[in-house]
Amino acid sequence: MPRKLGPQITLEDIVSAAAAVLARDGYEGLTMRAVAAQIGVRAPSLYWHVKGKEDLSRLLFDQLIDNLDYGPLTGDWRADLRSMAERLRAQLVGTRDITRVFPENYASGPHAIRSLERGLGLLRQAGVPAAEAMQAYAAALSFIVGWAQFEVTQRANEGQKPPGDSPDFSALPNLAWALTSGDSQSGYDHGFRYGVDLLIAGLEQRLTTGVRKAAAPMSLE
Amino acid sequence: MPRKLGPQITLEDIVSAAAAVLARDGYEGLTMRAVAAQIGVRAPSLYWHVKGKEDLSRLLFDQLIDNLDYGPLTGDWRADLRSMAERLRAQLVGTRDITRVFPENYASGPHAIRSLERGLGLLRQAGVPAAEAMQAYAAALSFIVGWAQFEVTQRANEGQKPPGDSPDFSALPNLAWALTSGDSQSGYDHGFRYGVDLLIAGLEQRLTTGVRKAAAPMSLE
DNA sequence: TCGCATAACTAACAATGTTAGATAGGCTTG
DNA sequence: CAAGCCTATCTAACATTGTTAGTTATGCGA
Repeated sequence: MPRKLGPQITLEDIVSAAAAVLARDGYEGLTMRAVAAQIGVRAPSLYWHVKGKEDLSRLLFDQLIDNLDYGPLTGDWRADLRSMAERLRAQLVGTRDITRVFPENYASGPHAIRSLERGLGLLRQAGVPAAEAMQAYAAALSFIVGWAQFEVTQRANEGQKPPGDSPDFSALPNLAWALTSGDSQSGYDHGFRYGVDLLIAGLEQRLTTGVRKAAAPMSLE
Repeated sequence: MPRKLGPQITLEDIVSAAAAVLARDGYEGLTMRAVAAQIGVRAPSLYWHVKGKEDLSRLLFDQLIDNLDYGPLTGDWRADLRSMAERLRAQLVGTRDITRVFPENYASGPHAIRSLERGLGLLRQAGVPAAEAMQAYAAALSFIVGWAQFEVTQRANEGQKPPGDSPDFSALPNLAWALTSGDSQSGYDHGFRYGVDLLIAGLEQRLTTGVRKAAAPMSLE
């Protein structure tokens, strides 16, 4: 059997194939053999381009971050932050089983730094002092990723069995209390928005009340 | 070979053994055979008590939640919330590789409801209206879990290779800006605390400014 | 004493990640 | 133009894994 010439398969082919397999067959179906088959090749060939499955997973997650396209900045840091958070969440929630791929590859890829740069820019515009910027970014990112994971698993267990159905509300008065509201606003979109707004409000309060030695804001907004 | 009598091995034995194996050998070493060996039994015996590895993982994570011991309530909801967040974080970060076990078992166990009840109680004391309580709890939980995952992976990649070392700061002005601070306060403890305080401040601001139709607080604090 | 449910066992299977060794095409050098 | 080397795939195989099938032994109730 003659081998074809040229660059044959590239690393990008492999990562794209992995993304396709993950989207089609989910995390369980993401095997080296399946990825190889996706590009018409046998599994061991992948090891020429990739160190192993862990390495491939890292590249896969990094490509996801790279595919993120935050829109143009409006100058209103609140709106920009909300938009950035929403896009990242949409990507995480919308990419099937991605939360099961990245536990070990959390933000370790080279492309994550672009998001970092942009997020820090937003915080800078908001007037966050430089000494706090990294922490604020880490907090926001943690919330977004944590929420995405929460939302994904919650959605997955949505049509499942509540084992005891109603879990003895007499012993759980606060839960009963929380559920007495007419479900004024529910749903994942609203819940996520609530959390982002909480963080924004926290930043605002910290900026207006605790401005002792903070650097001057950038005269924006 | 005669078989012993009595309850032989219990489900709790299995879950405890799984926890021990995870602590000793990490996620890679958490195999059905290893868990079985931990209690002096062969792998297929586990299937009498447990539906499969996924089921066991769920039980394992749920036991972790159950082991959480939040101290007594002080009445100061801010301090209580900080304490609760800190304990949950400590448990997640301190239990080796647990973040790799729960992506699919996030807060789905029966014991998670105890934490929910307690958290809602805190928010109720704080004066959060019932209609928002669930969302505020979800936001806080998302942040805590997301942070724990962030911290774990960050710590794991701590002694690793920065591939290009300094990643071209001229193209990343905001990153450079954020790093110009004298690292006034860094470290995971402080970063986590910062995020929790951000959420608390956000709640406060929402309570003081946006109290239009909110139910009356519980006259505490 | 005779089943019968319980709860362990042995044996085995298919699938997975990964490695070793073979093979074939293209490029470089004499 | 020939020889050799580098590249990039292949085939074959291995150890491990989760899991199932079928077996065996124990204690209890009829």
